[in-house]
Amino acid sequence: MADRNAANVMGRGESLLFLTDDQLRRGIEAMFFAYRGFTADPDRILQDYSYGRAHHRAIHFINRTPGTTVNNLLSILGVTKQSLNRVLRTLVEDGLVDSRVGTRDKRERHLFLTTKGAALERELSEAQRSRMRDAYRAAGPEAVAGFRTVLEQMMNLEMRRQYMDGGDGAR
Amino acid sequence: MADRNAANVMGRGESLLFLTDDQLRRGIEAMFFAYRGFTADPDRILQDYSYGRAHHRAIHFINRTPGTTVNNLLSILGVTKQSLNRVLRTLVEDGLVDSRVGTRDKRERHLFLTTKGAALERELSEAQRSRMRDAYRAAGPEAVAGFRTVLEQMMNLEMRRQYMDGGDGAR
DNA sequence: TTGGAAAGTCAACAAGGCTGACATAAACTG
DNA sequence: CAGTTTATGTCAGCCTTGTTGACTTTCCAA
Repeated sequence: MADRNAANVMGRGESLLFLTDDQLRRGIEAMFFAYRGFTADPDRILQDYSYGRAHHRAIHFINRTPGTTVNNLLSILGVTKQSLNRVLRTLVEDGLVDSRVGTRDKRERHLFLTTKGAALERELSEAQRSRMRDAYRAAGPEAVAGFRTVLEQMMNLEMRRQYMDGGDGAR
Repeated sequence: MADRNAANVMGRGESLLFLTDDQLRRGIEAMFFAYRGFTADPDRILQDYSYGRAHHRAIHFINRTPGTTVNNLLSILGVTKQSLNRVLRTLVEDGLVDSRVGTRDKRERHLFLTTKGAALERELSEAQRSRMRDAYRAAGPEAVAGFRTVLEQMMNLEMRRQYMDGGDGAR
């Protein structure tokens, strides 16, 4: 019953018990609950600044790729320009993000974190890294490698490209 | 620079390179992009029914624990009763969920999927499992074990309880 | 019998998605 | 050079899904 898809199917000696519907459901729920934990700390911090997750995402990727264009950010975040613009406008108004007209192509805006923006980025990412570090440490390097492998397989192709573009992370 | 926290710190022979800020950032971005992939297929299906992710979550957990009470569901989902109620009301109205007054405690409502609700649940979870299965298969059993271990460490304590309550998944 | 828990409802609001329409400047193209 | 495309920004309006606060009904348990 629990293994109506994959159990009892053995391929050259290796067990496929990890592919049962029940195991897959466990993975799905693990993603759901873990993602909540993953966002909990930054969400708490963002409240103090009356920003939301959308601001965090923009700040994160501007920090990762300073000078990135609006279009670039748009394709990474996968939202509409109206949605992103609303967020970027407040960040620029509040002096966290600097939007500079492009030198080569003057239609483009290049985005940078200001000192103030970088400070918030550090506060947010330090909280998030802290949780991630604790999880990594408790799980150990082999588990972490598996964690990354499965997540990479779970991405859409376009996302995997965005992900890979972020530096190879010394893998 | 990239290893200002953990690199070059060796504990009795094991490398701690997997705990560098850069590796942690990679893990954070992997979570971000993978979660998008994780929800993409159900989201697409839900559009046809003009439901959202909140409906999916309710349906998922009612299916996992038939007869669960509203309060129980509330603590699993971590939203307010007003938020959940809005979703449950439409699901009951549309004949996907059956809300039965409790026998022992008549204040409680016990929630069940109807035949129609179970059909949508199957459609959604089959899409989600399919992606998970492909990822699992490509990554292999050791990677999957690591994936689960890290995610479990990433949860808050209360969430981990909810997660564990969902059956041990033959671990 | 009364206090409080469980559930539901109404109203109002905010974040952050979306679409559609339109404006502007710059770059590109025939 | 004229016309088109591209990058960006903006206005208006809509939806989902979260929030708080106030209030009611039901009904278990002390």
